[in-house]
Amino acid sequence: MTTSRSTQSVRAVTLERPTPTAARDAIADGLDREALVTVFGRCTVDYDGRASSQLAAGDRHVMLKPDGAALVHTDEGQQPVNWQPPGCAHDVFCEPAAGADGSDGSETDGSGSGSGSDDVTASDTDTATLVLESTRSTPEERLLVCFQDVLQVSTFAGTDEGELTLSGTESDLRDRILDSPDLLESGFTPLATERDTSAGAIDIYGEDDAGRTVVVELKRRRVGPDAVSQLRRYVDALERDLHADATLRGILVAPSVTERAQRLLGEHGLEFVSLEPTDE
Amino acid sequence: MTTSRSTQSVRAVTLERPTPTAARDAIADGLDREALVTVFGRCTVDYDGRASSQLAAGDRHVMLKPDGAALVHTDEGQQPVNWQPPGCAHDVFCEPAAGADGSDGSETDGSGSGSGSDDVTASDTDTATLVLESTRSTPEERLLVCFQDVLQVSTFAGTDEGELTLSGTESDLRDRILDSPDLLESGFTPLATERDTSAGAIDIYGEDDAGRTVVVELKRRRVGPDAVSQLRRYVDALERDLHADATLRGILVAPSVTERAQRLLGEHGLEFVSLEPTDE
DNA sequence: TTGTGGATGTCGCCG
DNA sequence: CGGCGACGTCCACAA
Repeated sequence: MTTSRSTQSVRAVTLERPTPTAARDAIADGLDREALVTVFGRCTVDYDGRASSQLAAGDRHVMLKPDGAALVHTDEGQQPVNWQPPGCAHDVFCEPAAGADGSDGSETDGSGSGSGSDDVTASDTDTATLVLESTRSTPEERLLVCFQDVLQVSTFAGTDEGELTLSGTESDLRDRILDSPDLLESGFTPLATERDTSAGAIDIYGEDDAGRTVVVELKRRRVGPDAVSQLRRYVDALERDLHADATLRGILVAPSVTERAQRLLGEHGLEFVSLEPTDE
Repeated sequence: MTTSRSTQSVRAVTLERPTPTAARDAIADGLDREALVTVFGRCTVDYDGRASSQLAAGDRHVMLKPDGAALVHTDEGQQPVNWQPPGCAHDVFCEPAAGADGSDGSETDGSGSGSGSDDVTASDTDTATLVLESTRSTPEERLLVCFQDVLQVSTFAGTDEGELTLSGTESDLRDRILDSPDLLESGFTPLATERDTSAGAIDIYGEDDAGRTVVVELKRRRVGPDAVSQLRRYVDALERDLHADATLRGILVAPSVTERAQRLLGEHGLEFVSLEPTDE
């Protein structure tokens, strides 16, 4: 039962096919140490909160992050089948071999994620069920993962100061136009970004070479009807805000438009300029 | 170097602090076996595709799924810091101890994810760098993860037939109204769902007790300005489609509205009904 | 805490 | 494969 290796200063600790109680203790220890914890095994998953869901037994990979996030991944899909956002409290305990469904209502003990002195002792080990629980409030949400079988438990101590640099975003498209306003059209003069209206903030507010006010909405990729409606909201609001009888121009800037969006633009007297967020 | 345990029929295989070549071989084997593969260690990440990004060295958890998805997780956040969608081809190889930056352009060998007979032999083991690469086309995208240090490699063989049942969705809200149209308003008669217009499909199309046409847009949660614009698009389109001089009613159904959305509703003569997707 | 809109959004459905 | 809209979207940023 006792591990020969001290967990102190060991960056990654792994248990293969642990007993439920050994798994519980290792996970509780990992959570205490603010490690990233993973569990792989056969489990059911129940969620209740903004919506509610149940998931029958299957083999899944569960990740508990020190910031309170929880992720349940199957062997398919980029998105987790179930999850919990950062800010949750993780809890781990053993239950005496319950049915495969964790849908009783008796787990509302706020025992926190302290070291494992929970329900079941090591002697009940072969029939006990490992349970992971992640909860939060505002909104009240609970995720419950009940393992029938644990194939692996790992804890990882790590740091990540690495900064992500990302290019090809809408902000790059905006900077590109501010640097070279002629990319939008000859004689365009940007006057403000994030200019506020009663309907929200305009991406770029400016003037054309005839002095007409221009509302520019930026999208980093091909746009559909929603982007047209958004631009229209801003143009409408600005006209109202300025009591403008003069015509305001609204220009949607994106790499391309769908056909329906193109038609909507026309119906509302809005314009389109094709531009990518980066110069290739 | 040789593992004492056969990997055949073992559901979970773990290497702790493997050499780069041992890691490479285990990962290649896992990919061959359609296992879910995880790697934890210090790495840099470079992405190029719809956008492009670089991430300096840090400790991260990488997951490669048999469907081609790739996920790079740090110790924070629900979302991966980098990823690749399902459908990618994973590749793993060793490089002779490159600099910490994988930004050269020479990895375009299409060697697939076959067993490890790649660049570096086991004798170069202490200086070699483990590299994971996931690529796809349409759009052309590439994710490159270069490990300076591998703390753990695991492969998991599992199945997941479990179906997810989810409630509290927009579809539940729709069914609720179709079951009890009076929840919307007394005398409402649903006539169609997903009724098509030139601007898209209306969630519920119906009539009020005075015979006026009603366009209903459903949202499972509190709505903002975008939902109002969406409803307006459909009402506008239907008026146009029907050459209706008679007034169409547009009703937004959601648990609640923001203030700005409320105002927009008023400006456009649209209505709001408060309703939750489920009965508590 | 809430509002608002971007995102390498992802995902499912449908043409 | 592209269009379109939902999503327990998540997320950063501002009020």
